[in-house]
Amino acid sequence: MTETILDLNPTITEFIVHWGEMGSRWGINRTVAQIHALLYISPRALTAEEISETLTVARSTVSTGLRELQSWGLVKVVHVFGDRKDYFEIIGDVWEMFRAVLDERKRRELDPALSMLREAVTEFEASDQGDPAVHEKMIELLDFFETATELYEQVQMLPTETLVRIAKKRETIRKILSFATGA
Amino acid sequence: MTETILDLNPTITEFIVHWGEMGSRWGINRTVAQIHALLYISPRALTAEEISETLTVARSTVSTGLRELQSWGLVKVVHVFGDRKDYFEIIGDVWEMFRAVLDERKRRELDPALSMLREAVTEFEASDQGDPAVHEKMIELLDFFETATELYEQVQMLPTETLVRIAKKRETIRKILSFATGA
DNA sequence: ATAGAATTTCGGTTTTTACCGAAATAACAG
DNA sequence: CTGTTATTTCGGTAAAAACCGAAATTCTAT
Repeated sequence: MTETILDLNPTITEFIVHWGEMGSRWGINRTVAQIHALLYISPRALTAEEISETLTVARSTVSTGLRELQSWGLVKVVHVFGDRKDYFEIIGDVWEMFRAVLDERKRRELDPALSMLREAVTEFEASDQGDPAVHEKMIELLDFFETATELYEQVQMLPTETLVRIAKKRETIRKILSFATGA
Repeated sequence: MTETILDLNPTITEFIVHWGEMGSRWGINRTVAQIHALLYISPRALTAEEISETLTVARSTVSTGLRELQSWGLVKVVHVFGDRKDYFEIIGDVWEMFRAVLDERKRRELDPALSMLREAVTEFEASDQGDPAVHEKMIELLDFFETATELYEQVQMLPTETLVRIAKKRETIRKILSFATGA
């Protein structure tokens, strides 16, 4: 076995393990999250083979995991001149990473809810024996998801810097509040 | 078997089923999500027994599911005078529901990440043979989560009305942007 | 075209999670 | 205190998800 390039001192190992557990909580499978952690702290792009050896998981599992990460827009393939192998690395900084995750969550969680509710409401209105109260509830839900989607899109437009500023300065949000109220 | 109070026309059934699937995507188990859907459209509080019959799941499963929903702050117990049974109903409107979910997700997803990272960084700094680049990466991550937490707290403070206004009016966010930039 | 290396697909196994139903516990009325 | 009803706990089973490794496919250099 070739010496792994990345020397995994205990703290890094801990980090990877914990990031894996974190992933579970986030609805991302443990191994996938570990691959992500490894790529994140790695100083250079890694091959699937290297990842497989470092984390001691099957080569095929790594393959699947990397596809998953790519589908989340978190990882990309790069190539080294004169080397046939695929190398993988993290896309962007932490903020971009976070935005990618949010985007994907919206796509997977919000969007389907929206179309489901639209259908439900339409169907409900079509059938004539529907309880008005139920109809009301569904509309309320649909309204909410539509608003939430719009809100999300608006916030996603804000540059990172603005978000950081809002976060850091308690003042800002209060001003926005009074501002928005008056608008 | 007593006639179920809530008459489940096909559309409502569909709704419950779909909400269950939605739940899966949100990391909430299907049955739990179905219970939630049922309580949401129900015109009155329901007993565990009724839920069990309506959804045809075991009484004990409903019990567990209701506990879960309570832990999310989505459902509460109410009592009917002269009736020993527990009745369950949804807490608050859709927005409160959403806020509760966000809060809980923060508690389960963000907070653990934070404390984990704090520990990791501390440990990393304690051991002296750590790669500075790795250290850097960890700090970056920790910073991010700290900022994200603050940001979340700030936004959570905004009243629903403000959020709706921001969502509905494209203008607003642009103003906030220029405002925040200048601040 | 062909060989060799890299990657993906896929069937079977393991692990985890969800679920049921019986038994235990709790809550209450008489 | 005792019997009755409501609720929870828990061990076993069923369903789902994750994972492995072999086989198939893709890619590329010769």
